[in-house]
Amino acid sequence: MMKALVNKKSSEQASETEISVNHQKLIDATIETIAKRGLADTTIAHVAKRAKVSQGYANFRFKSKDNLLISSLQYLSDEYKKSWQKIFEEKNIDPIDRIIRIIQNDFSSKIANRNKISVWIAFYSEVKFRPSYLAICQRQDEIYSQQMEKLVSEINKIANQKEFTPKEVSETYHSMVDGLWQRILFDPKIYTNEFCKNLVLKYFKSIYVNEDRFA
Amino acid sequence: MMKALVNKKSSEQASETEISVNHQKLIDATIETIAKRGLADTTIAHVAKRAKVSQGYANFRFKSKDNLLISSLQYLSDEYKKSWQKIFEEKNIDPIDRIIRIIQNDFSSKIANRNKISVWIAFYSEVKFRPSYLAICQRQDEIYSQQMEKLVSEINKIANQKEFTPKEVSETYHSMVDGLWQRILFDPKIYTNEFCKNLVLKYFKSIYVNEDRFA
DNA sequence: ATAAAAATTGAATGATTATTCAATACAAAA
DNA sequence: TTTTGTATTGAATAATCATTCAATTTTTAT
Repeated sequence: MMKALVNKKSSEQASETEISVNHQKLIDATIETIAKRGLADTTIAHVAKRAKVSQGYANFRFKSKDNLLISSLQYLSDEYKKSWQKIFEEKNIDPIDRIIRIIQNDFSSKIANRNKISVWIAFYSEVKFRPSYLAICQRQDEIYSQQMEKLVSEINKIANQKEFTPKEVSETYHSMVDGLWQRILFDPKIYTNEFCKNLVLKYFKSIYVNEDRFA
Repeated sequence: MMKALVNKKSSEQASETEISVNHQKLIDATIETIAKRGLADTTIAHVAKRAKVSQGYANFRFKSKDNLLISSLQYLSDEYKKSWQKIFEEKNIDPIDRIIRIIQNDFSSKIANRNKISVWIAFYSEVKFRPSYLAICQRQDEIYSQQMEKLVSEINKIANQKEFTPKEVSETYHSMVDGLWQRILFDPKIYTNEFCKNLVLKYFKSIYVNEDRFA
């Protein structure tokens, strides 16, 4: 049958590349399948078909369905972390501009689209029962919260804002994002990415009254 | 075997009561099972065992598993709607006090406890794939949003607040509640009901700066 | 070109689980 | 008590699905 080989340099490298290609094809197919059919109706057979490999191979490649699901969640988490770490690594950027970049990222079409949100919520709903899901989600949250609170405290200082603590602002933002993502799934007509982003900006406007960039 | 009969007045009434008792026992058991094991691992056998009826009976009583799940979601939705409608029906109450009552209700232990939140999120995660779940959730949201926006517009008038529209405030609140419920599930140590309630009150404080009741 | 190794297939297996239904237990009526 | 109708059981059924693995195809090395 057809081969998915892309790179043939040396034996080992070709093998590595090939493995990577199928690995990623299966993860992508898993995410798409969950988004299209829901986690409850996501079977190895569906994923394999979408990835255009045999059912047996999908299982062989990832050892188990559970492992495939965890790998897919980890992939999403890494993707999110990367896009967001990039913003925190930028130098010579004003804290307020940085937080605006964060907000834009959280509601960019790459991050906040119906496919990916479906998958996040599917995993969230099982977090309580799967320690491995919980670990991935919590690890992400932790770093996020830390850096976010630090950023807010800088902004508070600049804006001479004392009424709302960094923790409060950070938590409020975080819960708004989670809530809005959920609502994008419910009713995408009303909850466009633009609408959500503006709602969050307005929240910051209510905290930092004199800062025009949030308007 | 044992009978669950509670009321024996007349033939028909006894029958009615008995039906209700088992009906509710099964719905309660479904909610508890989803909360304890997750939706993915909720089988008729588990529910029946918890409700102390036979597996065959559980299925017979509700026609299908799907129907039992929908009935359970409807029950939760009704329960929420009732507690919240009661607040809106109260007469001689200031709009600000009313919205504070709403917030207290949304984070009361009766509504915002881990069992019930697990179930909500489990259903949310399938909403995209089950029109019947979506219908129940949307119907609830609609009434909620309408009444909430009206309430906020009254408060805006009193507070002479023009920067934030009723829709914006209502949507922000709504998404915060959804987001915070999710976080109660993740990390109940940090996200106590009290913590969440105060976070929301602080948000309102940022909008209605001169209103001390939100402090 | 041929052999050896690795990748991939797909059909069989076994476990799980919703659903059915014949048999039984129970309550009400006679 | 006996009969009749209803409620409830629990074991059998059938469908679904993850997982396994012997057979096949493809790739690499000689």
